[in-house]
Amino acid sequence: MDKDRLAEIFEEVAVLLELKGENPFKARAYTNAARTLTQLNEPLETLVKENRLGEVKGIGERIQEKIKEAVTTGRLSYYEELKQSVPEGLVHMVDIPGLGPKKAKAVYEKLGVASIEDLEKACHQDQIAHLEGFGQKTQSKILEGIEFKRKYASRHLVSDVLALAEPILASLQEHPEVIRCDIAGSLRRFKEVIGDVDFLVSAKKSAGVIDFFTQQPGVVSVSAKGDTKASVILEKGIQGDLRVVSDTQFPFALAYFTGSKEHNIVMRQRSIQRGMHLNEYGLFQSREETRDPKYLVPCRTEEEIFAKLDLQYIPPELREDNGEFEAAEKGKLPKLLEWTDLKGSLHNHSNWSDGRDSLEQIADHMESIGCDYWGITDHSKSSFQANGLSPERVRKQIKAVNEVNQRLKDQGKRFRLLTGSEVDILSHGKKLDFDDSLLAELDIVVASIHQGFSQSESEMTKRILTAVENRYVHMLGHLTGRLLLEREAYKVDQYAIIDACGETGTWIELNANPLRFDLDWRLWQYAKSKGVKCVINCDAHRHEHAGFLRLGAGIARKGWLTKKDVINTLPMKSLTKELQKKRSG
DNA sequence: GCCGTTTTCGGCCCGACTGTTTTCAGTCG
Repeated sequence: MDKDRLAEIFEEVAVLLELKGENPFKARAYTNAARTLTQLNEPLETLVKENRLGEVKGIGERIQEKIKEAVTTGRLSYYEELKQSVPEGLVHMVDIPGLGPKKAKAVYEKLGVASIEDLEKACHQDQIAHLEGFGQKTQSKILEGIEFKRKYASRHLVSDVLALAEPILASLQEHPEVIRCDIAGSLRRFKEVIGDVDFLVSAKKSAGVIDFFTQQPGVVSVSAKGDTKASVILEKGIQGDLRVVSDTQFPFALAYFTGSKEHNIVMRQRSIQRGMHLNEYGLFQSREETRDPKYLVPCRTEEEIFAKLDLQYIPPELREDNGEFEAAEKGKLPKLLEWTDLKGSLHNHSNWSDGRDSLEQIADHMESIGCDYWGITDHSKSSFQANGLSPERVRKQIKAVNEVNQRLKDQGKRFRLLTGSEVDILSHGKKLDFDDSLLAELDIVVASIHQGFSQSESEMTKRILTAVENRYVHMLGHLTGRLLLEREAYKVDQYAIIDACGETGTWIELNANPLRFDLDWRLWQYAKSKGVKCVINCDAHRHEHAGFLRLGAGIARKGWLTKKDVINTLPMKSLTKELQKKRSG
């Protein structure tokens, strides 16, 4: 059992405990443990084997035992027993917006309702409204919640949310009452998948701004509207929240609503340790005075708040309580990559395989947006569904690329296309789709999996390791093959792959397609510790996909990467040198 | 269930909004 699966189980344990009405802090302990597991920088098996689970904060004696059981036996009896004692449907009912564990429990105990279907029926029969503590509004809210849950997955790609949020932010900025405004929440932290989008505004008066917000284009319905906040449903079922604060409060509210929740808890604790109190309204000199401006420690910006808590400024992407405090305390936070550091993308497609644009069109577009180079790595022959190239066509394409480059050179332009291939890692015979002799003729070789997704973890890992060990393979493309919100990653031992990449000088792609973001940001610190370089690739199939560079850089920042860690920040000359290293070494 | 530079017991972040209530519980973030 891997840590992600175990984390899911602990999350469910927490819900089950809440449904049973047990000590809420016990439930929270499991939630915390689940989160801790997903953020671990090494395999669970290693920690168990070396008996180091106890060193992990948030994992105490009892949960250690449970982890050991799960890792060694693949089962968790505590979880299985707990599940027996609670009807399965109740767990799903808690996912309905507006229905928490307490209400779900009440509905079950009083009406015997134990599934979403039963609940819907009970609402239609007007049974819920007559329960103590419930009413007509709650009943219709539950019905709306059920409908909402069915109609939309409540999670969205960061790219989709960004596209809706940025115009609204720009619009808010123009409102005459608005002093400062920003996006907060997980979007500001640049999580790959976003639940809802948070806007924060400072204004002299709030009413006008709140009305203005609820009338924005893209707003489908208004779910709540108060003096200081409003909630709306945007297109695609994305929820948007606006908070309005005074300008004095703005930096505190921005920090607070940016989160993460876990990061905020540590910030509050640091305040308490220093005899202060931090909330969304301010940082207060006394632990008791939690609103009175007399006691406010004035801060104009987030930077000043961090400074008051003896911390270096922590960029939003790092605010996950995942080591940022230890680093910021010592002033050792890395200077994160900026997307403008990127000079081009090394893994992309043209109309020679399944891309839309011709080599000429690609070159002209990428040159015009300021890139220095752009890799053309079309599919290899086994990806016949993607019109993969035969060795003959690859050699023809090399010529065609050279012709485009000659034309660019004659025009006095610095920009160049690079030749290459996204060569398939075949599922049988443990080989690549092209011979070494052909790979040696190419500037860039990306090796990826496009077939045989259902192999076992060890087979898949072995298969990819063969590619890593090939001296002509510069980098691995989309290592896990996941499609966010659509398709699970195939089974592969990512740590073993990363270790091997470190030993062989093979780079790993951060595929910047917002559906992929693969390798995951949580693994880059580990990769970095093994000396593995990152390449942020658009995997572009049309020239608009160049915009993925900005998204990929956001994810790289989230993985603590700096300019030095990313190969495609290098100018052409140094890149060419790096591309030779593994081959000649 | 976890944690500890006042503690091995007694805390555990905390405020807004909603709906159902007449003072508060539940949910959410």
